[in-house]
Amino acid sequence: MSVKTMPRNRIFKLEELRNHCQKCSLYQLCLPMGLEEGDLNKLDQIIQRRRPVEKGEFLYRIGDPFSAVYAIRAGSLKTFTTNQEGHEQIIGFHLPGELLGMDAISREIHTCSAQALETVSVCEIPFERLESLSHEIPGLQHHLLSLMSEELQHEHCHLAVLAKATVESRLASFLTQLSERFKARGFSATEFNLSMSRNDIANLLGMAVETISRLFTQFQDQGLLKVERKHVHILDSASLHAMANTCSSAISEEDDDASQNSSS
Amino acid sequence: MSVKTMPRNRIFKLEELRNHCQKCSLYQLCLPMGLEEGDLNKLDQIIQRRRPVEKGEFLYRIGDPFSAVYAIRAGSLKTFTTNQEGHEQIIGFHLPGELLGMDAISREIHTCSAQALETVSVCEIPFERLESLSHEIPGLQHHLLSLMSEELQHEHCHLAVLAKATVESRLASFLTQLSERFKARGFSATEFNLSMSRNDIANLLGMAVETISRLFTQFQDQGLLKVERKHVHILDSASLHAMANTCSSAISEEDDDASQNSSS
DNA sequence: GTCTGTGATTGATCTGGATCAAGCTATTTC
DNA sequence: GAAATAGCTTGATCCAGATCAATCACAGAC
Repeated sequence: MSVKTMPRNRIFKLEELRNHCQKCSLYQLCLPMGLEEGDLNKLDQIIQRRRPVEKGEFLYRIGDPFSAVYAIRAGSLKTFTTNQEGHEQIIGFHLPGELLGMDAISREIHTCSAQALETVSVCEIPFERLESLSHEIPGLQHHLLSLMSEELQHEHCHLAVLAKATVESRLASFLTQLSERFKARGFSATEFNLSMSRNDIANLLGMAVETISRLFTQFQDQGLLKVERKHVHILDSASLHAMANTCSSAISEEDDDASQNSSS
Repeated sequence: MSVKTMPRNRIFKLEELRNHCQKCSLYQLCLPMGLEEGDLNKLDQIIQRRRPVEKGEFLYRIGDPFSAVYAIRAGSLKTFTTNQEGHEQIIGFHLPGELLGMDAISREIHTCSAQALETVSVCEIPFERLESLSHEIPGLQHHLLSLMSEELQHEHCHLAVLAKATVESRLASFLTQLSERFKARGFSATEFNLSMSRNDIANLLGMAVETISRLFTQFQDQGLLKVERKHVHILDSASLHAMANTCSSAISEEDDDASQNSSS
């Protein structure tokens, strides 16, 4: 709420928000991936930039009518469902470049809530317009389907982890995947901040907070990583990866680093 | 393998297989849902009817190149992933009217295997042709997205069940959902045969076979159901549903039976 | 600066469900 | 028909990880 001495900076940021997909650093990850300039402009025109969502605020809540999907520009969110008894189950954490809300398409209401873990800026994409645009642009339709398919794959791995893995393996898998996602976004794969609480991690992985805490200490004692509050420094990603033993890696090993190698 | 005295019947069945979507009893559940006659014919033309997949055979295996999605006409299958150590994790069981293989879109290889639990007949739909047809037919594109979105929702519930639910709640949730799916297909909601083994159920729900066995006995003792080998007769679906306490039901209660009420 | 509340850590205890072991029941093979 | 095999059930034991309890560390409020 306090603005302090950064108004110029603030204005610059707002200007940046008005920027188009072409200029966005997430271009390669996000919806416009692979589109030609003309098509990109069409997409750009239907996208609405909203004011940032502050930590703890909801982007949408379970039961809300579905009207748009959201591309994350900056910050991170968690999505979760709630059962009859009010128990909250976290579905996932979401990073810049990811598209949120697609699971609401069939029912036309949101079936989970999306809450900001820190200040988040998103692009709002009205779904009806996105759908009609997908008819004009073949690549866009395919990309939409492709993004949903990726989401499915990711959930499959998550399922496998919850169904069988030990607690060590769960946390290792979580950290490994997070690390890979940071890397894909141009951040460090070995050093990052956790925007979610231990409680949230425990919930996602189906275990108790105390166990998460103990495992962080254990991993540190084993020299796998250094952890201080939110800050994580991975020291031995190979061991961590081996510990994880997830389903996806059975396939992804082959084409791990084969995707992001254009300019530079 | 043995044909016995049913050749006439066999020929009739084959003829039926050649039938078009219009005549298919799964019309309301499957891909053609909501399409007009002209569009339906177009879709019909790209669909290939294959020979039945026998019990234990694979429709596709993890790692296979992705070229088509499959609509189940009859029978049931399981899909599962495999991790590095070869551990098999079942993702789901699939019934007539469901579309299989969409999770392979992004990688263009299958990320899980689909194996028949009994003799299965499927419609093979070449994906490239389906995609281009979706450009012509607005409803088809939406329906594709919608089906994937439903799949996502379903996985979210599955996640919630695995992460927190007790073993009772897991099995109750499994049986409740299965019952609802049978009902939606015009079968009895209270009496059905399980095409999968106890082992498969245990695997799906992340527990030991022994526990499944004990729970079936327990449920029977509690008067919730009667079970004899593969045959299940649900006696008290209300209690079973209450026991389940899944995420989806928090929303679906309102519009539970509000979807299927056209003719008759 | 102190106070307060929230989240994280560490230790002690307990238990739900896995694992181990054995017997049972269909179904298939010969 | 008997024998073999695969799948299911039941009982006894054990342990991974939850729960309970206490303390600690930090961020905000005033």
